[in-house]
Amino acid sequence: MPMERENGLSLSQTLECGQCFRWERTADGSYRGVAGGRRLEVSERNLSGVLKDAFWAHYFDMEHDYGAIRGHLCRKDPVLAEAACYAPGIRILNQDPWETLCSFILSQANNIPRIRGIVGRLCLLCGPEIEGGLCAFPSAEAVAALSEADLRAAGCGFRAGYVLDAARKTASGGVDFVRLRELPLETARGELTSISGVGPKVADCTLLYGLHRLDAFPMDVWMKRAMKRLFPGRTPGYFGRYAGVAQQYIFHYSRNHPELFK
DNA sequence: GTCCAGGTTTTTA
DNA sequence: TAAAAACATGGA
Repeated sequence: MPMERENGLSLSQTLECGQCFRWERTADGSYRGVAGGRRLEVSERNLSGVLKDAFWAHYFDMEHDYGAIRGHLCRKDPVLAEAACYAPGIRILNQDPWETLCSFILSQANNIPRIRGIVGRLCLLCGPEIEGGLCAFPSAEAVAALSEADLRAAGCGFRAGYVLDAARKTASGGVDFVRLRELPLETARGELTSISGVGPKVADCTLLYGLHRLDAFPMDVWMKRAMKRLFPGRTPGYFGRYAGVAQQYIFHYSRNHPELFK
């Protein structure tokens, strides 16, 4: 694992901690991916150059001081400090909200390799072509124009109807991400869960990974186990305004220490 | 072959 | 109201 860092950012920790599905590690340890309709190949070697580009600097969340956030979290709780020290180079990406919503709808009762496969096929099916024969993530409008059968053929399974409902509500403005950034967390959550197939967990993933609401705290099976074992009696509120960053440290740490939960 | 996967909805008691 | 079951699919 390359540990050289640009302003505290570790590519491997950030791109392989479960928040995104379109980055691939190459044989030489760099990462190839697509975001915001752009293709990028990035490594610890060319990272500082990449971060001079405003789009990628924002994507990798260079506006936030993660050293300060981590310090704030570590002072709250020693167990959290241990989780944070395991992967201090994690940052919460600024991903496209619609792509995030759609991807995490596909994540339910599914495993990560398969989620990546479905997302990739969806991009090939109706995403705009970009350089190198790659396809960007399709717009909500493009997905809304598909049929449920198209989505099943791409491997969505029973989630096909959910994706379609999300696409229609997003394309029509019924779900408005600009507004969701401003609303109180609970209200924003309520709007997202009005989409069929979106419950509290997918809503919180959308809020944290897509809308950069750093207080959102997705609670999946791993996090339920981790809370019970590592933070008994605590609720997400315990972690404060950067609870979402804490969640990511704890999630990644737990996934990589399954022996803790035997 | 059978088990399981960053859940959610529907059905059942 | 709470606990099961159903929901598709493919990689391990």
